Amino acid sequence: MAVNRRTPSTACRPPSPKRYHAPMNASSKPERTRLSAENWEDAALDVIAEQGVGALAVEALARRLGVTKGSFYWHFRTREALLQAALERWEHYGEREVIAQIEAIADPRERLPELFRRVAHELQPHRVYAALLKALDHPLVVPVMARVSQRRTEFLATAFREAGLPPAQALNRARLTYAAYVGFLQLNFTLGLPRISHEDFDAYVEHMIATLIPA
Amino acid sequence: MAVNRRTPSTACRPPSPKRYHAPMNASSKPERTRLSAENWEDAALDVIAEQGVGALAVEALARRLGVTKGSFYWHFRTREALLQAALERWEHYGEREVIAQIEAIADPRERLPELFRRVAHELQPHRVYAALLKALDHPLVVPVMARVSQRRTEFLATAFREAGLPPAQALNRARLTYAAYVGFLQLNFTLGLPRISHEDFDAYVEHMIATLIPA
DNA sequence: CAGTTACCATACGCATGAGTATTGAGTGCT
DNA sequence: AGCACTCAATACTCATGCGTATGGTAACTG
Repeated sequence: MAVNRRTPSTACRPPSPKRYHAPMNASSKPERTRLSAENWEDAALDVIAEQGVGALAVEALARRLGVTKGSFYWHFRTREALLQAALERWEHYGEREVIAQIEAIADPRERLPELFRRVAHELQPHRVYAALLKALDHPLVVPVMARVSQRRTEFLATAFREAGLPPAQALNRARLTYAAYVGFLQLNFTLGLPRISHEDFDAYVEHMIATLIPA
Repeated sequence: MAVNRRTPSTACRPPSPKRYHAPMNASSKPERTRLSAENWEDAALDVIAEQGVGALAVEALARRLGVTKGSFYWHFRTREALLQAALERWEHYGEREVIAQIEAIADPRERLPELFRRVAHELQPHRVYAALLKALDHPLVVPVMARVSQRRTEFLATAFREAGLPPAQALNRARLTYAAYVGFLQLNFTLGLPRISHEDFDAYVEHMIATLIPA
């Protein structure tokens, strides 16, 4: 009966102030350091971004990290627990990022065009969001996506109000804009529609700005 | 060695002019008639619309149809073959439907607003499309969705040209419009964002028309 | 320098779901 | 009636992938 091991849970790493510092040396090999729960969560988000939520399997993830399942089940009670923790991590990380984006632009008149252009040009942060869009079957991702989409839409609505639109129109314009963003991700990111060229893409973004943002 | 059965394939029901006519009697029971490949394809599309591509399992589908796997593997060589046949069926069916929508509206000036309002009010045909959007991981659905989305976008582009937009702008407006449609499906159909009310939804559609369609 | 803790390996159990093999029953044709 | 063809039931095999049990080892701690 050994040592009466405690059952691990997602919310059970209380102090753990010691950060794993990955020195990123020249070797492409997985570093062979001990892993923490955060490592697993980050790796999970990578897998989600690359291959979707469905491809999140514990044995594959373990191989990716250079260990075996035995390690995983010390950190997490179940696969779902990992998903939940990873989604939580992604949500809070994205929160800080969006807020930073807001603060960055001072003039309300310039906020929307600038936001459009920035969002259009950093496609990496959208990979996870695009992957989660395809996983709306899963009960764990629905509330997360609902909260994130809701907050972003509300942010857009206030921006449109500040740009001069009356409240009712501002909300609808925000819905329209955010839907266009989501649809664009699906059509050009996940699906590979005839791979729009760089200049055409810039022209598309400017067309969006001209169409959706009041003069 | 029995009878040297031929191997069934998706493309192997050549004449088959006899349609299965489901008389839809008062009983809610599954009718107990013999099944054909088309029955399986229709049932597959139902499952896809309701629970997504991932939920398309042959044993579950067999239970749904009141038979067992033994029947399935007579009609189709594999599960993928069923998916392919069902997608093909859906694509060609949708083709006819879209064309009918086009013909229905005579005046080019009125085509777009009318199209918007109609599309907005029949949400049933979009269930399969929304489900397939979440299955863009799967190699079989990608080409289908690419073709369908491409054709619809091109149709929108010509409509915007007929509405007075110069070609370059018309194409971008079509992309924007179709992206908004796709995003709307994701956000309000699959995800259940704060369940917009009926009047608010109509107002949203009118806002879309006012914003996206040139006066 | 023991002993505990934290992390990992190995080897299982077990459920699900695809695909196969074989038998059997209904239906039409002659 | 008899035969072939069509559709379906039963009973398997096999691979995958989650979760468990338990023993092992490095690192920290007193």
